[in-house]
Amino acid sequence: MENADSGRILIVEDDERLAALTKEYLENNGMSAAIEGDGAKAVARILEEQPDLVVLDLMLPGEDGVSICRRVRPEYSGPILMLTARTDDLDEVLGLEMGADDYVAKPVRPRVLLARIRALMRRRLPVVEKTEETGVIRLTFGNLVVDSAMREAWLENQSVDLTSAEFDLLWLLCSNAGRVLSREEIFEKLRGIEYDGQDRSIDVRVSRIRPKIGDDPMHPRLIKTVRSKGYLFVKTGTD
Amino acid sequence: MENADSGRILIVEDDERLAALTKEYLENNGMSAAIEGDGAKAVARILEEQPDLVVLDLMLPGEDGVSICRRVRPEYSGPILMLTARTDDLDEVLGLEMGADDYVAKPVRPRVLLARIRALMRRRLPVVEKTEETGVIRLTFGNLVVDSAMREAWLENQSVDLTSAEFDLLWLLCSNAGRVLSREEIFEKLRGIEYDGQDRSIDVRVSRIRPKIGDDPMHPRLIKTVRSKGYLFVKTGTD
DNA sequence: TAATGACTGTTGCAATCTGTAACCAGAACA
DNA sequence: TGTTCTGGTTACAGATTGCAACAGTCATTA
Repeated sequence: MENADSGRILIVEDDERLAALTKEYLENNGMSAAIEGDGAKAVARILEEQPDLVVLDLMLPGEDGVSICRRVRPEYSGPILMLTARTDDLDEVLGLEMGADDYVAKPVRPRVLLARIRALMRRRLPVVEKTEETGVIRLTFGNLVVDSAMREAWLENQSVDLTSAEFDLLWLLCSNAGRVLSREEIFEKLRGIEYDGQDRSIDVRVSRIRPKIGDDPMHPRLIKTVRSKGYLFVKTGTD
Repeated sequence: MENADSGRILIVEDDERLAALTKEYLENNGMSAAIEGDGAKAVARILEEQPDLVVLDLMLPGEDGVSICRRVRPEYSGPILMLTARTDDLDEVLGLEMGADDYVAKPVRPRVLLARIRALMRRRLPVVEKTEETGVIRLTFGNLVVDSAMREAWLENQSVDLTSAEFDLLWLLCSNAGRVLSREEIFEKLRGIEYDGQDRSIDVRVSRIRPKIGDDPMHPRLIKTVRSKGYLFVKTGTD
């Protein structure tokens, strides 16, 4: 679980300040990052270090991103995320077949970048889909009972009026109680699609669920927000 | 000692003191309970005595609860309530398919345990009747009986006035209880044609069936709507 | 044959659901 | 401190569902 986040990332970027910020943000989110500011040296370093992922700026002194990408590809099969300074460039770049795996236009908000990186890294992990949900049927957390077979929940023995999507999310959260679920993970499990880093639908759903299960959003006892990470369903005793 | 109404409960638990306390509490509340402290002997005892309910500790000397549950299931269809020592264990347990009906994390307050036991005993599992030749013939869900041989259904022993198409759909749904059936699937099974994505006839049929089998469309307990997915006939009901 | 009535799909409207966008406030950070 | 990021919340629009009303089909009957 943790090693999904712990990959070594090489940031090829000449803007030192931006590079440092990015590195820090990634490291704060459990990844290990290194910086290479010189385009000319980047190729050698990528080939030698074989990082788990490369964030590559399109415009670089020495050698531009497109070129690096081309030269590196035969010997480096990891994911490459290309950054372009202006949106206009994106169009041109996209037309080129150059072997990057994703393209993001600057300026990038850290969360978006993180989401894209995670998506790319996950793509390489073996897919172990398990939809066979015949196992657990009902979970109880204090006065809250959630039953997946009946698709129903009770609070103090009173049926909670949850909609389909709300129930799905609640079940996902509480069947993973004690573990923080990232938006990426929630998106994948619930909708089978990739999280784009800015979608807020999960947040909205949570805010709709919380009052229904008796949670005060300011001081939630059941569904906690873990900043920059996701949501956590708290394990509670059985009384 | 053996009261048919109150149920014979077998407590599989190695902590003698806890087991004794539990037993006493249950007996004070009109149930009859026995204790088995040895995991290895538990399987044989469950199969032989066929108790009305089993309270099973996850951690046991000799053989653990998961294993017991698995081995016992083919020959024992009564409810099993699993106890886990720490909440953390729940995680592992939840991933496994092991056929217990309820899971409670220790420490459990006696009153809570009693409530869960009562809930389990009240739960009416669907009764399946079948013949060699034709397979499943009659399904019973609580007070609802559906008979495919007679093409008839009863609610509280009162014959339900279903039309032919309505019966077909009801049978399809309840013979797949616990599984969400998509409109595609329903169309294929019922009419052998492909669903065009906008036909509403299934929706209308469902809305005609629901009141007849005593379901309130706003809060249906038997036929649930799973938005964007289809319809679900609920397998186990508590009432 | 025409009329009748039961059945069942079609249509349209209202209600509900749910994602999106926008706004705001609090938190993190330079 | 001001800026950026993040999450809570609301309003809104498109999608989905429940269902009543209607219409077509068929068997039965006068």
